[in-house]
Amino acid sequence: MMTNGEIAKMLAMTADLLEIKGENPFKVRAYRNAARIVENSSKDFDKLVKEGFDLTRLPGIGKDLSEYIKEIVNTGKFHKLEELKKEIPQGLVDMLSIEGLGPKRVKQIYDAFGVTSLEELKKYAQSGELDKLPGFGPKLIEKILKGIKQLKKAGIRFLWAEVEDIAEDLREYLLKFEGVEIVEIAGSYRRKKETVGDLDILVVAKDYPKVSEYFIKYPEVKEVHSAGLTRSTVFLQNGLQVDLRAVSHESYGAALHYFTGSKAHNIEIRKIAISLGMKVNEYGVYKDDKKIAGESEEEVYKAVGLCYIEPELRENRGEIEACRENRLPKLIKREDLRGDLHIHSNYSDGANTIEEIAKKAIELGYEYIAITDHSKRLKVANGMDEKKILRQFEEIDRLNEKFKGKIYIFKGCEVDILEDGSLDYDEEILEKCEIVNAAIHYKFDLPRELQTKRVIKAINNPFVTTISHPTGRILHKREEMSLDFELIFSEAVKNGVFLEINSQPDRLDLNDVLIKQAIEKGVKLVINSDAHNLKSLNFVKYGINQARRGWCEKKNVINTLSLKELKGMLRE
DNA sequence: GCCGTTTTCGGCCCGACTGTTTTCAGTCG
Repeated sequence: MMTNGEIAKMLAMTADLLEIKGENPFKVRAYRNAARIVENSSKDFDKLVKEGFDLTRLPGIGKDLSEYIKEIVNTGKFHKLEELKKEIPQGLVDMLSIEGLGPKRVKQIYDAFGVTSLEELKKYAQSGELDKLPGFGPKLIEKILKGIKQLKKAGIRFLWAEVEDIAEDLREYLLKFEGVEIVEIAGSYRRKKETVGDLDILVVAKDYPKVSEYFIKYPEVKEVHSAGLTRSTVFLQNGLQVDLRAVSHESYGAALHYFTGSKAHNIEIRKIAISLGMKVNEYGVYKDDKKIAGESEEEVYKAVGLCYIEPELRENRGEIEACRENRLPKLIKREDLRGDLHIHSNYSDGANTIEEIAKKAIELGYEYIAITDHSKRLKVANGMDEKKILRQFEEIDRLNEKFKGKIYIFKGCEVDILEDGSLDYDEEILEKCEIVNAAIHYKFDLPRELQTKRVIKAINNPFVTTISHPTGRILHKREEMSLDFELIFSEAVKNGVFLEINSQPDRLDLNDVLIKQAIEKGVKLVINSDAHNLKSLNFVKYGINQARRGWCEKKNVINTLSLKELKGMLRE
């Protein structure tokens, strides 16, 4: 079984090696394209191949790449990549992640000195040998030496929630400067991607060079990388890269569109423009060298014959076709949520009493919440036993009397799915729960087939309401479990079990691609905070972000229903 | 390597910044 990620990685690696080899850059691009297509697809390529689907039907994949992908799926290997690896040392690929070194210069260094590792490169740079190459001046050499040191930092991505405050602080800082009219944070931040590589800030200002000067004096700036007439780049203390770009009013929409990306989406838009005899760049849309649009994003889309596409959808995952066929989703909003069905109280590892949580939920405008504390096995999280949960339910009954007409508290639990797929409570307890969130908290590395069986057994348990954090991943810490989601989706639909979008900023599973797949299969989702304190009830905004990236509408999410409607959907 | 209501050949997204030269290549996003 090859995942889309694994296939994409092999194709991208091939592209890197071909590039160092000095292959036709358009061929290299074709491999990169293919990698991106596979990576971004909402379909499993492994399945597509095994079902005999004609891959050449996908734009960007032709006869050759189709065969190569089949080879990778069927054998787990790619002969072209194997050959290239023999030919080109891994050290050269490592060099690509040095700032300022691309394929051309790496090849130049390799051809001249036979350098095959970062160690060797360092020696040549320090000894002054490297200066002899044409185009290698003292500044570039200094940059390379610095790049070798900072190599590890390259490629780190921050959680969206981690940069949220930084981004907003920067926005405020820039708005304070005289003559600054608009500050917008574009890039993957605006697309609400779960992780963000850098911040792209767009400003409309009277006197950009002055703004740039002000920008690089921001107290958190550690290093100024470049400062030009329309762009500047800095690194903050925590390593985050921030790009500032200046535009005029007339180009604001085109620039916002351009810098919001994604790259794949932009390329598609430009291709469409070309087919219409137009040109799109960050300054506007041009026909016969005459500017016909650029002030707003709506205008840009309209000029190329499209409707406005929400930033979260701009990943070239079918949004352009959907727009043409007038079937773009009407994305869910935070205000659509009427309750939260996964909250921990101080009965297990939460910080607050149920009453405190209920009051906060009323403040948030919710009609209902579910208190779902951990079950027995999870001792590290103060998991509850039978006696304790019964006591808790008595308290919930009392509170429901007290808050009648204001909020309804569901009696629930987050019950462990044991290794064999059975649950960590007996029926006597489960039947007293109105909401049963079943979740895996250990043995994350079972083989795909066993893990899938484990989850499906839980889905088929008549007491289970929801599978919580279904992939078990923790961003930057733990890989997702190996699961056959196609099967899980169809079992979830069959059994009327909901799948959770967990809003913890480092979980956010299901992820965007899986959400889209789930919706296409008719799965009902639930967006929960998994809050352990009052403040993190607000985490649902991250869950909403992820849902929107997965083309999620209000109708796909059960906690947008009224209390009455929801109760009608739950098991007796 | 992909693609085709001008095409099976000859294009392929587009511009800014840097460092090196002195008009441009390489890199980056």
